[in-house]
Order: sequence, then structure tokens, then C-alpha cells
Amino acid sequence: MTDHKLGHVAVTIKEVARVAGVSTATVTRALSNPEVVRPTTRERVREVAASLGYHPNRAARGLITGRTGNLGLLVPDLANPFFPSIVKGVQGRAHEADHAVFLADTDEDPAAEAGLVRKLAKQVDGIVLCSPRMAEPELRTLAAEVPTVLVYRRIAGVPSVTAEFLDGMRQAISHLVALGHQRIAYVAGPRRSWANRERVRSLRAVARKSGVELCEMGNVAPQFHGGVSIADRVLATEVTAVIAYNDLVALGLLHRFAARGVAVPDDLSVLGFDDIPLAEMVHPALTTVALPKEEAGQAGVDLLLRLLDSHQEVRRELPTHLMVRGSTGPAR
Amino acid sequence: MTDHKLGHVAVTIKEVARVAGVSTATVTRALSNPEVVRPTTRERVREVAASLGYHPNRAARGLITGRTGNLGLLVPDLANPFFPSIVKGVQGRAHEADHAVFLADTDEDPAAEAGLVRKLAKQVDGIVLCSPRMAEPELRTLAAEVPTVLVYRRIAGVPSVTAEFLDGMRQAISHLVALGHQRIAYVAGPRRSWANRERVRSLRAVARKSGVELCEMGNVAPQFHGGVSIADRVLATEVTAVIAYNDLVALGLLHRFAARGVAVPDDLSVLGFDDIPLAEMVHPALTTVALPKEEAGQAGVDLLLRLLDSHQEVRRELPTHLMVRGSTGPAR
DNA sequence: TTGAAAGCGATACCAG
DNA sequence: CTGGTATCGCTTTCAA
Repeated sequence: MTDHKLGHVAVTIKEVARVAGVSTATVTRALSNPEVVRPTTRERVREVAASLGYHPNRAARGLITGRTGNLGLLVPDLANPFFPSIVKGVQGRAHEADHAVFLADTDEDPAAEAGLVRKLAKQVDGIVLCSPRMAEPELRTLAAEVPTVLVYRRIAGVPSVTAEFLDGMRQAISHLVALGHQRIAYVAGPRRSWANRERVRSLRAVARKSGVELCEMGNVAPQFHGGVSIADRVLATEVTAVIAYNDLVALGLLHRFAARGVAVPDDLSVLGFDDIPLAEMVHPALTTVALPKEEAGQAGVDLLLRLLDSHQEVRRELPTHLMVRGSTGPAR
Repeated sequence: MTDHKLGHVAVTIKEVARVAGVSTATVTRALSNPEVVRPTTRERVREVAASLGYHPNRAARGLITGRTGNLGLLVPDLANPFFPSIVKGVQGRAHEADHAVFLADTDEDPAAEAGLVRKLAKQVDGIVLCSPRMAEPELRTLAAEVPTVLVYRRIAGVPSVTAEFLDGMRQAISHLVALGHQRIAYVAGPRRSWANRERVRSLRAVARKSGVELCEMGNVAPQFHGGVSIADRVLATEVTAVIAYNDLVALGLLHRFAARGVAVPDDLSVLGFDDIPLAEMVHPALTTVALPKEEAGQAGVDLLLRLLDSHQEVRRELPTHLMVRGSTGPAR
């Protein structure tokens, strides 16, 4: 007999069966298939289970059902406030659906992602994957191995949740044009990032239609320092407004502009993307295109669970909203 | 018949055994107890395992060994940038130790925490718990049920990782005193929060010793809006400097001060606690007492793993550092 | 050094 | 409606 001395011994189904005077089979049924058990038996079992504080061991259950009740969530960098919001969404919805969530932060290292997914794969029913950079073929391979839903990345044949970037960009440009801006800079994010490519694509389309002159720069890291590092180059161009790849980059710009004595929005308008919480905490508050974050996480879980139940392929595209705040104003 | 199906169907130990021409027992040994297997056999098995892409099913293993290789991590609110940093630390160290991490965000609801812990308990070897508010007795009960390490909370009899608040406060006050400040406000965080109580205690001790006049206010929510909401009351007092419960609150103060036209640090100095990444992104950058975050997460995992191996009780206290930045200056 | 077999905790199928 | 039993994938005696 090898019992650890970890104080608390978990109560098993056998114990419940013994105390209730029934077989383990009946205990299972009373708990997960109530209608097939005679009411009096069912109640007795449930009471015993409750009084003993019995909770089925999910690992054991998963062994036979093939369902673990766990989900995996991969994000590139928790330090970007965009992702904690998504995590909150995933986590909240997963718990509502009585699923637990494995979290892995890949530290912006696409190479590590596949490995992490495969390690988690055995312990989860499916994976919510935020991977802006992993190569398409690899992503597709992965999705074939384990049920996967992509968040903020779209690939043919893989369920995904994204946002209407084009519409967001349209709102952003309309706003700037209405303020009289005609020459606008775009500070690009990582070249291989799907989100960046989408934003560039949308931006060019909208710019052409609106007749604005676009000045593209970058690529920079999708972080605060990325914005800081390119701010001076933005100033060197003759633009009246700048759109940053994301809010973090925009904040970096703001920071350096302030240091250089450039007044925002009087001398220059700044517009971000994402609407991370910080966006309204700074001065001037950042005008930005809000992307659904918690909602995206929730939708990701919804899609995944649906996928697990019926193998249907699904895709969802969430709306975006321009949040006009202090960092944009009339063209000088 | 050799069904060669790559990927989709998980390869089991049986399959490896069959291909390698040995028993499953030998496969296990070759993989997790190499020295007891004849070298030639061992190598053959390992090669087959590798070529088949075999990874043991941890749930099944856990069933018999009592070790799942999983850790649980509970945080009160991922929206406070303080916690993602801790999560990164936990997550990184756990992966180094080949453990996966379950994450749960309790949404600042201490009542939900115990339930979440118990739900996770069955699937993990131990739990890293960030719970500034849960009542002590309950916490102690929980810790008796499942191996637990507290992060940023200290309770007799439960392993924990904290920081030297007293020393941090000493540095903060010395800094302000050196700048000529004599009347200082403290904006308190949640009354029941352990961190707040510690900070108040330290602050009073240091203030008395330094002869500074302390003006305590609050309690406010540990968030941006908490700071915003109390800013005007701070202005109504005759202080030259204010220490906020944490950086988020400090940022709220900064925000409202800016709106009121109060110049920081010229009219008023502001000092925060935590050193969240945002602290240096705002203007003026926030002077703050830096708390180890990733390190705390890592230490939490270290303690937990140690605890699991030897049932030793441990405690660790990490150093703090004052980060002097733009939000503090000479007393007016 | 290796294999056969007994479980770990739970569920699912098949009788009764 | 209920009980017995095989089984999930793996580890661990116990013999050989």
C-alpha cells in the first residue's frame, strides 16, 4: 500500500458506490445521465456524493471518453495588454462551459509554438491559438493534428475568429480625412505578422479610394520601443497624421514626440489599433480602432466547442469601432 | 497489418512496444528509467519512440503515479498588468521544469477562488495562488487540501513568496524626504488586501521614524479609476507628494491631475508601487517601487516543486527597488 | 534484463 | 433500472 502522506485523500467513485450501496456504474449514471436512474436511487447517490465531496477525476474520465474537459490557449506575448484581454475572454467562457484552460506564452517565438501545441495536445480537447507569425503550412499541419481555432488570424480551412480590419481602417481614414489630413504615415508592425499584412492591405485600399497620400514606414517590433525607435523618422516626413500598427507602438511614438516637444494632436495626430486599456490612461488619450478582445476569446471558445461537437467548420468576424480620443485633431 | 497513420491518432506505448519488439514495461523503463535497461534495447526503443513521435499520455501516467505534471495558477485580475508579468514567470519556469500550467482569473472575486482551486486540485500537483483578499482561515484550509504556494501574501504555515515592502517603503520615503517633502499622502488600496495592509504598516513605521507627516486616504479600487476617483481629494489636502497603493492608481491620479491642470512633478510629486510596464510609458514617467514580478512567479514554481519533493516548508522574500523617474521632484 | 499482469479512476457496453 | 466487466494508456510489482 503506497499512499502519499499528502494529508487529503481524494474520494473516488468506489467510495461513493460503497456508501450508497450501489455499483460504480450506477454512481456514474446518477451523476452524468440522471434520467436513466430511478429517482430514489439517484437522489441517494447524489446526496452521498455531495456529502463526501466527490468530484470525478477528469483525467481518468478523459482516458475513456476521449474528452478531457480542458482547452489549451497559446499567446505570443502576455506583456502586450492585448493578450491578457483575450485570455480573460477565453478563460471566462471556458469556465462557464466547465472547461479548464492551459495557458502558454510563447515569448514571441514562432518556432517554439508548434512544440508547445503538441505537448499540450494530449491533455486538451482543442486549442485556441493566437499565432500571428507561424508559417501557414505549419499552422495547417498543426490544425490537422488537434482541433484548433485561430484567433486574429485567418487561413483557409481552419476555423478562426478575426475582426473587420477593412472596416476599421475605413473608419480611421474617414475620421482623419474629416479633420483635414491628406498625408498620413503608417508605421508597420512585423513583416510576417498576419495582422500587419491585413492592416496594410486594408489601408492601401482605403487610402487609394479616399485619395490620401500614404507614407509607409517600418517594420518595427509590435511594442512600445518599436514606436519610440521610429518616431524621429516619422517627424522627418511631412505628414500631419500617423497610424501605428498597434497601440503599444502608438504609445511609443507619443512618448518620443513628447520628449521632442512635438504637441499631439496640435502638431501631429496619432492613431492606434487595438484599444488596449492603456489607450485611455495616457495624455492625450489615444484615438484608436477598437478590436474586440474578450469577445474574440469567447468566440474562440464557442467555435472550438462547437467544432468538437460536430466537426463543422466555422468562421467568425467581429466588428471594430473607432474610439476617438485626444490624440487626433485637425490637420495643422 | 501495419496501419501507418501519421499524426491524427495518438501513438500509444503499445504501438511503440510492438514496433520495437518489446513489452510495454520495457518501453516505460527505457524512457523514464534508462539505466535499468540494456543499452542496445534502450536505444532501439528510444529510436522507435522518437520516429513514431511518441509522447506518454500524462493523464494516464498521473493516474498511477499520482503526479500530473501540471500546475495551477490563480490570479485575481489579468487586466492589472502586474499579474501578466507574474503569469509569465510562472509559465516560463513551469515549462522549463516540463510542467504545464492551468490558468484561472478570478475576476477579483475572492468568493469564487476556493471553488476554482478545488476544481483544479484534481488535475494538478500544486497551486500557485495570488489571492490578496481571501480570508486567512479559508486560505489555510485550502493549503491543507492541495499543495499551495502563496505569491504576494504571507500566512504562517503556508509557503510563500513576497517582497520586502518595508525596505521599498524606506527607499520611497528617503527619496521624497531628500527632495524636501514633509507632508505626504497615501492613497490606500482595498482594505482587506494583504498588500495594502503591509504597505500601510511599513509606511507608518517609516514615516514615524523620518518625521514625515502622513495623510492617509482611501480605500480605493486597485485600478485606474480608483486613482481618478480620489485625485480631487488629494488635491484638497495640503500635501506636496502622494504615494499610491499601486501604479494603476497612480496613473489614475496622474490622469486626473493632468485634467485639472496640476503639473507633475512641479506642483505635486506622485509615486507608485509595482513598476508595471506602463509606468515608464506615460508622461511624466512614473517613479515607483519596483516589485519583482516574473521572479516572483519563478520563485513560486520553484518553491512548489521543492515542496512536492520533500514536504519542506519554505518562504522567500524578494528585494524591491525604487525606480526614480519623472513623476517626482523637489517639493514646491 | 525482461515480460506478464495488476491496477489507477472512471465510463460504456451488455446482460439480467 | 442496475450490476458486472472490459477498457482507456501508463506504471509498477513480481517472477522468470
